[in-house]
Amino acid sequence: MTDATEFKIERIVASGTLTDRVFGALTQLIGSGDFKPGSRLPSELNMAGRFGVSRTVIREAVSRLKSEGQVESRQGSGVFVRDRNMHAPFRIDPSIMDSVESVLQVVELRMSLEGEIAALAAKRRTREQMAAIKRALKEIELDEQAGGDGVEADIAFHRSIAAATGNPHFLALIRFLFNFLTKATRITRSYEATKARLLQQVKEEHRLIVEAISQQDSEAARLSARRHMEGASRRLGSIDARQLSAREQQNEA
Amino acid sequence: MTDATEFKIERIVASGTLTDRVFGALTQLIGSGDFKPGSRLPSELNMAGRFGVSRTVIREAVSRLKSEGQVESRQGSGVFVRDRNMHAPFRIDPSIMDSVESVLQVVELRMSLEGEIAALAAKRRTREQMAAIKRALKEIELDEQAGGDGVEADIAFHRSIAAATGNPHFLALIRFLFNFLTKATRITRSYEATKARLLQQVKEEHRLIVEAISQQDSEAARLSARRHMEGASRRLGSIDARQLSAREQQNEA
DNA sequence: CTACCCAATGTTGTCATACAACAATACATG
DNA sequence: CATGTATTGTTGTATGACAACATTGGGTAG
Repeated sequence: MTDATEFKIERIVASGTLTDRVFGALTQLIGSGDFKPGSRLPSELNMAGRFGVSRTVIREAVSRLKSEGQVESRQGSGVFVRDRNMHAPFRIDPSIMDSVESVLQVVELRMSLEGEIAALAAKRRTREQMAAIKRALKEIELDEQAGGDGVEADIAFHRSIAAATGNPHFLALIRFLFNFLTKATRITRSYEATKARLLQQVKEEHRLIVEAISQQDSEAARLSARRHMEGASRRLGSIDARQLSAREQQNEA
Repeated sequence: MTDATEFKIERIVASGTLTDRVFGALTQLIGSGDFKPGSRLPSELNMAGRFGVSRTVIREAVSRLKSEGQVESRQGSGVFVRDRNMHAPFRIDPSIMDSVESVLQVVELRMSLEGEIAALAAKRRTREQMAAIKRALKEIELDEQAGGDGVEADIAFHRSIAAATGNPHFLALIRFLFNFLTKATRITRSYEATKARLLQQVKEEHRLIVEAISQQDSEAARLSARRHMEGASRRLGSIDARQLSAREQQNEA
C-alpha cells in the first residue's frame, strides 16, 4: 500500500482550494527560512504572477498568515515576516484525538496542571470564588439527579477552580484542553455511571478537593487533585480501545 | 452554565481595517451564540450588505475564521459554524507582556509545568535523552565561558528535559511559553551574571535537577525543578519595573 | 551644502462585476 | 411514483479600478 500513502501525500499537497495551497506554500517558505524574519514578502501582484493565481487568492492566503501571526502587513509598505513569533499559538492537532494513546497524553498534560491549579486556588481563592466552586460541585449532583450525564457540570466545576487561581492563563489553558477532553470525559463518566461504587468514589474525590481549597490548605489541595486525576486516568485507561471507538460512533448520531 | 469569573473584558475595537472589524464582529456573534454551532452563516453577499462592506472584506474575514477553525466553508452550500471547536488554538495576547505582572503569570504557568515535567522525565528518560540533557547543561557553561549570556542554551536545556517526558505536548507547550519568556529569561540571566553568587546558585539548581533525573528519582526531580523555578521567579521579582523597561528598550537596539 | 517640500511610484485596502464550480431544491416528464 | 433535469443560490476565482498610505527621489529655497 505504498502507493496509497504516496497518493495521499500528493493529494494533501495538491488538494484543497487555491488559497489553501498558496497558504501552505507560503507557510513552508517562511518556515524554511526562504523568507527571513523581518524581511518583506514580494508584493501581492508579484506573488500572484509567480503562483499563477489572482491577487484575490494571494490576499486570502496572506490574510490567514496574518491571523496566525506569521506575518504583519503595513498598508503602502508591504507584508513583513514577524521576527519574534509571539503570535504563534499553541495547537493540538485534532486529527490525532481518535487514538487512545494521544488522549492519554493530553490527559497527562491536564493532570500536571490540575494539581498546581488546586494548590494555587487554595492559596488565593476569594469568598466569591469559593462559593462558585461549591455551587459548581452541587450542579454536578443536580444534573445527575435530573438524569444528565454531568459532563458539562463536571467541566464547569474544574473551570471554576482554575478561575480561582486568579491567573487567567490557567483558565484559558484548561478551557483549551477540555476542547479535546469532553469526549473522553463523557466516556469515563458514562462508564462510572454504570457502577455506583465508582460514582461515589469520584464524588468523594471532588469533595476532598473542595474541602482542601475551602480550608486554604494548598498542599492537601494539590494532593487531592492529583489523586483525582490519577483516578480518572486509571478509569479511562481501563476502558479499552474498542469500547472507545464504539461509543464514539454512537456519539456521532 | 455560566463561568464563575470572566477575565477577558470584551473590548470592541473600532479601529483597524474593515476586515479586522468584521472579523471581530463575527467572532463575537459566534461566541455569544447568535450564530449557533452547526448552523449556516448568512451568505457572503447578504453579510456584505448587512455590514455595508464589499464581499472581498467578508471573504477575508471568513478566511480568518476558517484558519482559526471557528467555521468551515463548503462550496456551493455555505459557511457553517463548527460545533466542537477542536481547532481553536491556545493563545496569549503578546501585547500584555510588557507588564511585569503578566510576565509573572506566565512564569507561574511554566512553574506549574516544570515540576511535573522533571518528574516525568525522571521516570521515563532514555539513555539518549539523558545524554542530551547533560550535553545541554554543559552547553550553558560553554556559552557563558565564551562570553555569551547563555539564554538560548538555558532554554535548550529545559526543552531537552521536556523532550525526555516522551509526551510531545509538554515540549510543544514549553516551547510556546518560551516565546514569551525569552525576554524575561534574558533579563534575569543578565542580572544573575552581575553576581557570582547567584550564578553559582543557578548552576547548583540545574545540577540538582539533572542528578535527580539521572537517578530516576521523580520526586526529587519535581522538588528540585520547583525550587529552581521558585528561585528564578524570586530573582525576576526582585528586579523592579523600571529596570525591566529600561533593559527592554536597550534590547530593542 | 543643507533642509524641507512635494511629486512620482509602489504597495496594501476596498469596491464592483463577472464567471466557474458545486450543492440543493423544485419541477417536469416518463 | 420515480427519475432525471433545470433552476437557483452559494462559494471559489479572476479581473479591473480606485483609495489610502509609505517610500523614495528630486527640486527648490535658504
